[in-house]
Amino acid sequence: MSEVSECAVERETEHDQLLFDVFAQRCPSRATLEHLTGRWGVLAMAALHDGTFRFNELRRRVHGVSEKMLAQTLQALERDGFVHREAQHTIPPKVEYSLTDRGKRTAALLVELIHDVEAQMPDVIAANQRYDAAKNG
Amino acid sequence: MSEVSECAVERETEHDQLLFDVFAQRCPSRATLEHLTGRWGVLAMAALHDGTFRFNELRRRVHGVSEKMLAQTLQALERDGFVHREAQHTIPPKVEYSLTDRGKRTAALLVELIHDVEAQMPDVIAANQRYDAAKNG
DNA sequence: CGGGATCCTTTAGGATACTG
DNA sequence: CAGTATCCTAAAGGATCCCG
Repeated sequence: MSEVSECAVERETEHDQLLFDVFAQRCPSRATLEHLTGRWGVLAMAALHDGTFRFNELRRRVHGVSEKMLAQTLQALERDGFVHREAQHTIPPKVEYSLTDRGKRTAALLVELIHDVEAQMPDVIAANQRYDAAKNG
Repeated sequence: MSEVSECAVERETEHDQLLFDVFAQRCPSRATLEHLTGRWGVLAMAALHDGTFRFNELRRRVHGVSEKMLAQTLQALERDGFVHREAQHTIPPKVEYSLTDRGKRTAALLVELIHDVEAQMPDVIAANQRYDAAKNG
């Protein structure tokens, strides 16, 4: 978690080299990508794309996430600078989460991806059935 | 894995309702999304975005993936209709993987995301250091 | 209310050996 | 070569309790 290995070697202009960092496993960009694309990361980013929310509001928006996982996910995203956390040290405490400017840009890409997948779902379900039929037939 | 629950209830035009399926945990779109955004899914899709490859070629392109996980990942993506698998029943066998038309569109979004993250890495690393310093200081 | 700490279960994932 | 099967370990993830 705290390992920050150097991997910004010489970057050629070729596409293969452009993707080098992500394909190489010891690179921090892979970890960052996983924070965003992980099971709860995408959903948290998409939820925050709609505005500012408190912890338990987010929990209700992202169905099925546990307290532990939401806290963990938000911390990783905050550490990477995608999410901003505004805490009031009152009792009871009030903490508001929102996207940073960088986070907003990236969240837009993720929302685009979600919409793309949503739109394809009928095709995906059909493909699943064809695949399973071909396998069991 | 084989549960295909219905979730295409009434879909309103509101943004919240548009995202409903993905936020609801029992929906197949979440599973599909995870196939694409999972640890090896993104990398496999990005690798295939560059062309057609054989199994072991892909294994070399996606550093660190085991045989088992690559096979599993490709099967999920094939089942969802993102990846096409062309097998020749010769000895030794020859199997070629490529993206379907749907897969190409979605892979483009994923590659865009990867490039976005790559471009942000200097900022992310700086944010990480700020976060850690604030926590330990 | 927003977490942290603890404990426990489930899944992901790697290593190896084997087969058509 | 392209997997499958088996076994095993590490990590993800959930439930519960607690505290400011």
